[in-house]
Amino acid sequence: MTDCKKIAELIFSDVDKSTEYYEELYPARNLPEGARVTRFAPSPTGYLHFGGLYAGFASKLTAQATDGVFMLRIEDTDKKREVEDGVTGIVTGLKAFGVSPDEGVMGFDSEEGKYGPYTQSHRRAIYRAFAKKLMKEGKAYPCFCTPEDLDEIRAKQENEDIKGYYGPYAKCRDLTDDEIIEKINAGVPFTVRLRSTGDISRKIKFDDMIKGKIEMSENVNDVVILKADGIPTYHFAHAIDDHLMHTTHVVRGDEWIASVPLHVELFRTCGFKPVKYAHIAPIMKEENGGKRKLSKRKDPEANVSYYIEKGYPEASVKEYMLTILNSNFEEWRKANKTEDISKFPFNLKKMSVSGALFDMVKFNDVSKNVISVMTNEQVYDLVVAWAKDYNEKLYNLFVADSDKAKAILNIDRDNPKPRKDIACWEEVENYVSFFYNELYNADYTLPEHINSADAVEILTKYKEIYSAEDTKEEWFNKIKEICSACGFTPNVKEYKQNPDAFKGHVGDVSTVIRVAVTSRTNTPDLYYIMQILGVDEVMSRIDNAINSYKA
RNA sequence: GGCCCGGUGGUCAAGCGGUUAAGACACCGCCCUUUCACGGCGGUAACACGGGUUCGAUUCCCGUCCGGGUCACCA
Repeated sequence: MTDCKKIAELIFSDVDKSTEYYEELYPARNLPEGARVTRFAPSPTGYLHFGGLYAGFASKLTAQATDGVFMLRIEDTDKKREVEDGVTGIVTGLKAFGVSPDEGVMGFDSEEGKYGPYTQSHRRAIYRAFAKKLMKEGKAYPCFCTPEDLDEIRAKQENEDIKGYYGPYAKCRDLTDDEIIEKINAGVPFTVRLRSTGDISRKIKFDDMIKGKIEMSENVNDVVILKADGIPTYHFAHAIDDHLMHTTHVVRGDEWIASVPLHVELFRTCGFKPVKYAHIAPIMKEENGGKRKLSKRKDPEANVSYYIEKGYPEASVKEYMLTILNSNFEEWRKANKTEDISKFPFNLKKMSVSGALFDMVKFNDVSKNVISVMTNEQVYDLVVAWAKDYNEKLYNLFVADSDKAKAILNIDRDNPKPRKDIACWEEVENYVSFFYNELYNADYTLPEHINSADAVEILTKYKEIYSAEDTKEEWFNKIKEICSACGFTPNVKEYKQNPDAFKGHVGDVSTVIRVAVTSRTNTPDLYYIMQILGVDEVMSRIDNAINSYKA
């Protein structure tokens, strides 16, 4: 290939804009000093992966901490793997957990920003203009190798240390102009490859924002930059897009580290200013004592929709991600209990270099804490919003009587030591079930150490003296009276000192009442439960319990 | 196999030449308590291994082992 210009014109006859045109179209951003421009660039090959949300969040936090810009770009250059609702899934997944972009793809067929299009399939002309320029300069060439040819090369290289399309293996690197023209005119499919100038014995060094200094051999492969369908590969698109969009920091999964030498070469041969990289470790999952990447196929929790369906609040997911992202977050949170997450001084450099196991138990703990400090109004609103889509029965109950629902959610909530019973909205139905006859299944089974005759006696007395008008203190005094009357002691300590003198203590008496009213041995404050249930319902349940014990 | 990254309690992790090796989750015990939850107090439990360097290594260097990643017209 000697007359590069001629070949380039032949191949890229469709290109009518120069690269200069695009450079002018997308001028430098007018941002404050130190502002970082980041992006999340998933391909729509499925639903949003938790790891993607995580990387996107890190990316957004990085931009946010510097008053920069966080973009969403869709990398749909592989139509074979593309999935129908891919983009919608990504956008809604990000939005559900507060990782919405400032710029870029905002929804299906909807974009915002001056550096678009942000969907790679719409940037074909741009990539081709740059590829044409490279070819004109002799930095790229057409390759007519078939997949079979490539397989053959790979087979030959099986036992070699350096693999790829380079040197003696780069069959099309030095085709003559006539050979090229002939094949093209004959309609032979071709790709466009980078004519690498790398030297395997030379090292490139770069400073990863997370992993630190890394040294690797230069790229020597003549990688394809334009596929046979004229669409760029990821690598080429990355260089062009991040240059034209003025990305300053590329935050991405560390599976990309190995291609940094290639990316560095691409930026250099295109004459672009290099970007800074932050390669984040994947989130792992435990399996048979080992670790493996969280997998969408095997792990339901790998899919962001899992958290939406279970009803984990946005704040919970963010808090949990932050505990993994920056280990000093928990300390900060302890000192700033009610501060908004965006105030946390996020730092890429504090990120872990190795993959963390996803800890569902810890995640639930974080979520319980988050929910425990919400007001009952907030909880109510979020539960209703979730239940509308995922639990119709609960939704109807909550909407039909919002005061009752809020009263339930308020038990032991409005105090300095709120309960931590709920990790996600899916658990709410069970938590509130005994308040609603529609959800309630009576089961008067008593703990073994309490006999039903005593239960009948306790409940019969309780019926006589219970009044909904009582204050909590008056109510509890009545419980104590029942203790004394039925052979139990109101004093737990006394019982422990002399267990043979009593049938049990006030806790047992309460348990009898609790079981009769709620069919449970563990509940929040019984007094408030009965207030909400109302005297009629309480009495009726107690009657049922008595009858069941007599039977 | 080549290249790259990593290896501190069960998990997430501070620490970066001298520490009784933090903290969080989980677990166990005690206290509080009408149950549970919350809260408080206490406890079990860790520097992968072998060589160096050093007065001194969890921290620095080398090797071994073990994990992970990557070597596509996929991203």
